[in-house]
Amino acid sequence: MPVKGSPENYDRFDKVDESLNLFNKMIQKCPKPSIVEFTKLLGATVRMKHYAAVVYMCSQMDFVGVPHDAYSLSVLINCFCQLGQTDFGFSVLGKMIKIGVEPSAVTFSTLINGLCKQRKISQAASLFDGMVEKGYQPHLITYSTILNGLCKTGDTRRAVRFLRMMEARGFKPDIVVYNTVIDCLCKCGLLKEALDLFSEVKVKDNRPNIITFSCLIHAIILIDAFCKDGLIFQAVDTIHTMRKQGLEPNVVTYTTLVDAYCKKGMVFEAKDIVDKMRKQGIQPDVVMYNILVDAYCKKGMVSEAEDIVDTMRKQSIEPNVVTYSILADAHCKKGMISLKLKASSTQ
DNA sequence: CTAGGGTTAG
Repeated sequence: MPVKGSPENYDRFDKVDESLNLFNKMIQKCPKPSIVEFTKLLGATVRMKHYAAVVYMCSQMDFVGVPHDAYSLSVLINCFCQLGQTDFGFSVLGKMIKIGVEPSAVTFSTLINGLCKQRKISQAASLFDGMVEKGYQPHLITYSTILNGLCKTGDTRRAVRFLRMMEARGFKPDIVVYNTVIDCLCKCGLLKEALDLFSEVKVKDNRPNIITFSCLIHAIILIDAFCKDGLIFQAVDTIHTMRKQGLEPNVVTYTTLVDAYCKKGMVFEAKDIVDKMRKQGIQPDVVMYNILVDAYCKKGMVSEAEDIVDTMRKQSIEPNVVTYSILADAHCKKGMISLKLKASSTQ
């Protein structure tokens, strides 16, 4: 949540204030500006993420008799969806049909997105089927939205079927779509299927990108953590393969490795990765350092952990709430241990 | 002219 009084918030406030001022001028004008002009303003306000303001403006437009069209009403639907009130979005759709404004593929995609955000995937899927039946052409990203919803709710099987269906309908999935499914398969522990899809991506002229690789590396490491020791080397090997393909690992890729070593209690190996990374000119971030700080604390090396926090500051990476929580937690636990020791020594 | 929308690490 935004903090009241933060500078960027005031900045934002000024801008919404401006759009509301402009809006008031527009509705007072005698020949009213066209709906296109209003929609431009609505769009600008949406970009500032002030959805409630847009809802207000739309109702005022109704009040003064500015006629809505498919564009302005789609904006309104989007605002309800963003506010988590997809059902109101559907009422707007009903109103659209009632007043004879033809919804477009964008209108339906907006509602589908809203449903997916609320994890109502089956409703999203039937709306999707409905729009196709009525002859509206969904875009690649409409497919992607549904697919993402299926993956997020853990419906991996259906996600794979959906991927095949979109291919059958002549949509060429892009790397983002493949990454979504590959990650989903990885998270379900279906590494073999993920790797199969991965080689399929290579065969088609879609090049795997850094995200594709990071998903696979993360999956290999998870398997290592849960059942098969020694797979970290395979993960490192995958990084080499990545490099050969001209993809340089980034902080995220390395964080996966650092996390893996830390979970095994191999903090020095983890620290080593951070150092090597820096030598390559890749800046670690708070996330990565927090993992390292946590691992040191868990080993009882609290002062070493604090040294790392100092190093962070020297590299002008500011520790965040998570960093301080880790340290505070470590100090508490340490305190408990010394208390226990005291207690046992007095007995 | 003006609208919607997707991926990784804690």
